[in-house]
Amino acid sequence: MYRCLAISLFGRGVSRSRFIPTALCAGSGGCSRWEEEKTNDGVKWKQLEHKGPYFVPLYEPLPDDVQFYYDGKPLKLSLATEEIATFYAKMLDHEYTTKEIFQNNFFNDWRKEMTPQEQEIIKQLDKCDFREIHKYFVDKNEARKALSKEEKQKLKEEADKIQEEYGYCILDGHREKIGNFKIEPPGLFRGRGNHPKMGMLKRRIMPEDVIINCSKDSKIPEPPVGHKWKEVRFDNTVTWLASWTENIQNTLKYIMLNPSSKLKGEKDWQKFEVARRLKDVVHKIRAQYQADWKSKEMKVRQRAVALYFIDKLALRAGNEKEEGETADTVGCCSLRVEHIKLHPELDGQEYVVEFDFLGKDSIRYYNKVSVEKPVFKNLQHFMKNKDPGDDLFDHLSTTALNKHLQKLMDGLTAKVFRTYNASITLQEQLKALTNPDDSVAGKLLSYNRANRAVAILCNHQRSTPKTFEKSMQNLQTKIDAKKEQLEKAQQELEEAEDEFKDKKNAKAEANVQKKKKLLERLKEQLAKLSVQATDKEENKQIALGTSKLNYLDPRISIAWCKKFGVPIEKIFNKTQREKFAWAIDMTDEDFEF
DNA sequence: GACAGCACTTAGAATACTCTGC
DNA sequence: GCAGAGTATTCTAAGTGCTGTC
Repeated sequence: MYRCLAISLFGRGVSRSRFIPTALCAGSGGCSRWEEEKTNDGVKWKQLEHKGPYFVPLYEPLPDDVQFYYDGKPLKLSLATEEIATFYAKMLDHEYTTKEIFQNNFFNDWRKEMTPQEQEIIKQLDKCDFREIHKYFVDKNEARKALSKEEKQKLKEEADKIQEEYGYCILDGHREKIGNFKIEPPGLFRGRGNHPKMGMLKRRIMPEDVIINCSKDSKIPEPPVGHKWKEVRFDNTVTWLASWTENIQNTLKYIMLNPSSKLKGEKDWQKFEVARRLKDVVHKIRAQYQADWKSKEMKVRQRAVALYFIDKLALRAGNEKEEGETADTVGCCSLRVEHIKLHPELDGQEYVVEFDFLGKDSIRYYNKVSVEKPVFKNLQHFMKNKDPGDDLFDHLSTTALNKHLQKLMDGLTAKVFRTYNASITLQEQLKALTNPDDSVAGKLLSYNRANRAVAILCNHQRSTPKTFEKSMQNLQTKIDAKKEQLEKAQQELEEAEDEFKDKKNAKAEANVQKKKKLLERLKEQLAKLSVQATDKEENKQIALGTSKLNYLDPRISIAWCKKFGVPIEKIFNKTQREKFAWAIDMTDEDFEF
């Protein structure tokens, strides 16, 4: 059997893929839909046809009996002003609306949309009363939840129809699912963390704002009646189907394919192949940056220390950001002096660096790490005569770092280290933790622990679920009850055994066997519950999904499943199986990352 | 080489759906 | 059949890194 492997995975500038024998590929099995020839000249497709994006319905005015109040008096708002008021009203329960920046940004933008008369009256946000509007939407939500089965079914059918019509495209003859086929509805901008623009008005996107991308010979999507597109272009060097510019940060937004699509799948595969190539050279790269810690050039030393952090701690590259436009977050290259503390000795360890900064999505990164002496000395040097707000690596940029990496390995960038370290950690942890004699539940606990090690490395956090305490309590109640049952069963078994000793008849013997079986079953159930409780506790603030979806080569997980007889459905849900179809197709139990 | 613009991946929160136990 | 918990899916913000222009 022959399997495909695009040459583009292994280097640039080569334009054609080839087919190579299975023996040369990692894993085995057929490529099926991954088998078509690929070009690497920037052309992403030959044919692209779609219906254009779906626009959410226009604003429906509030019923007359739902009022907005200003300074205690009802005030009828113009349609545009009312619509924006509903955005705020809907968020009244949310913490956002308690924040001054959110309130100010909202009020500023809201006033811009008001009629001159409204502007004359509505001058202070704290005199605005949105509660009736808020209640209207809460009730509406409740009513929707309380609909009959048939009515819900009808709504579902309508949604399915929209999905069917707008949710797919034809790309090079394949029907592919689109990821986000709906234009983002207007609302109030919800930036993460301390975002200076939170609360600003995200305006409604009209067809006149949207650029359509498709193939020239395809059926060009029709704009909604009475409208036209901003532009229709035929650019097959990009993968997006439609785009528009959003008004908050003035950046582009795209309609793109679903991760299950061939195009995305191939890109994903390619990403992991690059990370696998790093495995072959990582020792050399590590030796090099360790040598560079002693370089005479400040630039080289900073680069070497930063790379050490990226490699050891899986930090993100840390591109520069425009000040005042976004929340103040950093990555490795943009760390400031204030983000680290140096401890020559701490808790019995030498040369400890204490990191405390906000990373992507304003998630806090806090870690105390014992580092090599030269790293520590270098950091002391980099921090000398600097203010807390100064850049730690003032002679380094992500561009310079990536240029250097590119010289060390074709296709290598800072983010590849995260993928590599995540995947290799999963593989190693699975090897260390899996016990072939465990039950499937036990093996899954091991898998989750391995997954968790990666999530911790990558600092993937989540807020503790609101229901956590309660559900943990429920689980504990179940465990206690099970323990009680177990004790009782144990006692009954002893009694049955005594009875059998006395009577020595078949009936008594059967009773012993029955009690034994019951005891075994209860023990198993208790073990399962305990495993569940451990897993739950260990997982409460850690998000496993992000690493599973983006950093872990799925072939490692699939090979593990095959090797230990765990059904793939136990670790990948339907969406994940669709996204990783390429890997499911090709992976053997002996796959090595 | 600096910079901006662009295209794409990665991210947690919000919401929708499904399952479980009563 | 219902409520509540758990899980899947959707949403869109926030990153990375490349390319083109000056």
